[in-house]
Amino acid sequence: MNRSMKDVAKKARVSTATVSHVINETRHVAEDTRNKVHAAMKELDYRPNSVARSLRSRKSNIIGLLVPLVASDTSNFFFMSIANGIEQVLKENGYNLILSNSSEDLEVEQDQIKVFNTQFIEGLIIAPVDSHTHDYSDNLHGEYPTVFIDRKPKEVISDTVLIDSGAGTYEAIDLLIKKGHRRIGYVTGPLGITTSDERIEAYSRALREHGMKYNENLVKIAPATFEAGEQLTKELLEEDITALFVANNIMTMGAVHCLQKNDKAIPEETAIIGFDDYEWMKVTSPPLSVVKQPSYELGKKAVELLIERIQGSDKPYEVYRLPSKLVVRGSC
Amino acid sequence: MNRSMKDVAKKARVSTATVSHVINETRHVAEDTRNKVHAAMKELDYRPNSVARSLRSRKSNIIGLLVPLVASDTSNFFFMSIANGIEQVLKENGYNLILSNSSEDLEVEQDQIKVFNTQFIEGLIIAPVDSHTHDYSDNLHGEYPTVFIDRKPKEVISDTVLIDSGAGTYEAIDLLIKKGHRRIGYVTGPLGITTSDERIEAYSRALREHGMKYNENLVKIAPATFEAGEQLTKELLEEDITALFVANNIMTMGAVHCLQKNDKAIPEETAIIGFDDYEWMKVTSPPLSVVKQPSYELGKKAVELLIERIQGSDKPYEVYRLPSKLVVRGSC
DNA sequence: ATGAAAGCGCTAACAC
DNA sequence: GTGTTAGCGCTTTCAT
Repeated sequence: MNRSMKDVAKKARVSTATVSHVINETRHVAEDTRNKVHAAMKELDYRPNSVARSLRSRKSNIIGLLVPLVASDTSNFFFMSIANGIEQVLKENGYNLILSNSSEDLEVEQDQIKVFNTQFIEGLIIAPVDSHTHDYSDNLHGEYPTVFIDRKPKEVISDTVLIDSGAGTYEAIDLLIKKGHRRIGYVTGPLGITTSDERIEAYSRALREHGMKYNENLVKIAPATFEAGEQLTKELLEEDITALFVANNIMTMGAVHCLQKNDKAIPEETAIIGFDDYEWMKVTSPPLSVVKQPSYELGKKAVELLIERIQGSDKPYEVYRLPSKLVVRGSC
Repeated sequence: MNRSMKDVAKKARVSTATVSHVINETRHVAEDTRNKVHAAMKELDYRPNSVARSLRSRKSNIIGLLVPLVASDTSNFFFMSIANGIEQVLKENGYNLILSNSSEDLEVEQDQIKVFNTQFIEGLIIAPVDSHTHDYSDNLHGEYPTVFIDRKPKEVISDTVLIDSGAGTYEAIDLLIKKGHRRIGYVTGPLGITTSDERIEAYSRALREHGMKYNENLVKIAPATFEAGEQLTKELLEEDITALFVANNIMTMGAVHCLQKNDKAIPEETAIIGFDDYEWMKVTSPPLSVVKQPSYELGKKAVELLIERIQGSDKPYEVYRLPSKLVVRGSC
């Protein structure tokens, strides 16, 4: 059974107002009185009820994070790394994090937003599931500030922090071309999400700027799974590619698997550059060259923006882009 | 600006009690009245304030999950997979999940528990950071039921769901011995957490039951990192091992990396069995044999137990163990 | 330097 | 079938 402020007040022979002020250090309290209150709290093992506090003060010190995790998808690492950056900066500022998962499912996501809406969170950071067609202002009523991350919503209704995944992709394709590759396969998950679109745009731009033609037979699209990565790579092998770029991490794994199964020497027969830099990328033989995303920095930036808004800033919304970059190892 | 029940009541010309009962379907309301209330809610874009509801009714429909995620540690997959199982079963039962992260840090964990304690969560599932020496009843006051997962606390103060990682480990070592290996190296993260201890115990038991001696030169212990996995494997190579068992996934990666760097043919020169079954385990050449943990099932079981408790069950606490099992692929 | 008391938005016992 | 009303535990204005 938990005690209330009233119990503490009684025991310390003061008013609940005083107890409240002692706890929140919100007005001067004589040292004697303060001591009595602290003693009473301790003795009663009093823990303030933050639901009541939230109701009264309309603030909770909690901010929400909504990410699209799919079981055993390696993009989880990306989001966990973001979450880590977010957590750290948040804690430094006295906020707590509640993480929720949309499972990459729009309906689930909207439900989770509704849950957040009824919970007095003070801000929300969200990696939207459907940033192209869905109108997020349906459920985001401006009762708390929002920061979008990783995927840009069709209308900029809040600050947005993106990774410029085009930058690293361009670097990658540019390097492959400079190494003499002319048939460069491209494997990607479904288009329509910002990141996928940007990467493929950078691919075609790099080709173009080198005077090469975009050949749609060399571009394969399928759901982002290990198996699809493997399958699409197999199809590309029949197109006589000499190099391969894979636009996400899970398909990268599938692609490597396929090359190995088909005894393609990497990089002699087929060069490959993948996406996202994780420990196990080094484990393949040879170690994989990859485009690396500044995930931690993204999380950090998102929080900084959010806190600024919570503190009342109302400057125009901005879209920030943190550059990805190519990490060259043995596979190209 | 959000509307309150009072606004709705006024607009619908009924009492707040009626509005509340319409919303919660907690007593019969004439259809006419019900319609009026619904219309008013819609018109005002009314969304109930669940903080107020929680304060009043002492329930929130929210359960907490506290896991120890470390950035870019592959054990994240394990916990994310558990979280997935938990989420699914929870949603089926009308609960919402709040996920929080202890970062594998006891102090952070206890803080997060305190945060949970001040929010009306109705139950908590926790993978404890320090299950051996810390007394979790310090901060868990029984105001809501708790289920421990993955690591067994020193005292059983709630239902606990574990994975019997000994089972799979024993299978693995047993197989290696039957294949004729006599010098089997063992790489593990720090001992003292249940899972590590169980695995090494199974290793030594398997040796014993085959009449082999436990040779401490063949057992290497270090923090669970990619680099440590690599380093320890290197040390073991100097001990002329013919087979290697690695007791966690991240060190498995490091170990494979080391074998490849040293041009050890797998499994001819050095057989290897790792821990945890993830997509990229198939990507190494040859595909890795691993001990696989039923993570999803664990999450599911944990929720089932928790909900039982929330609904009032008070049978004695039990410890459940779900067996791990060996998946044989090419590396042994 | 401290206290009294009015609510925050909701639920539920009690009344009719 | 519906309304009145007393709180849940806290913060905060207005007194003193």
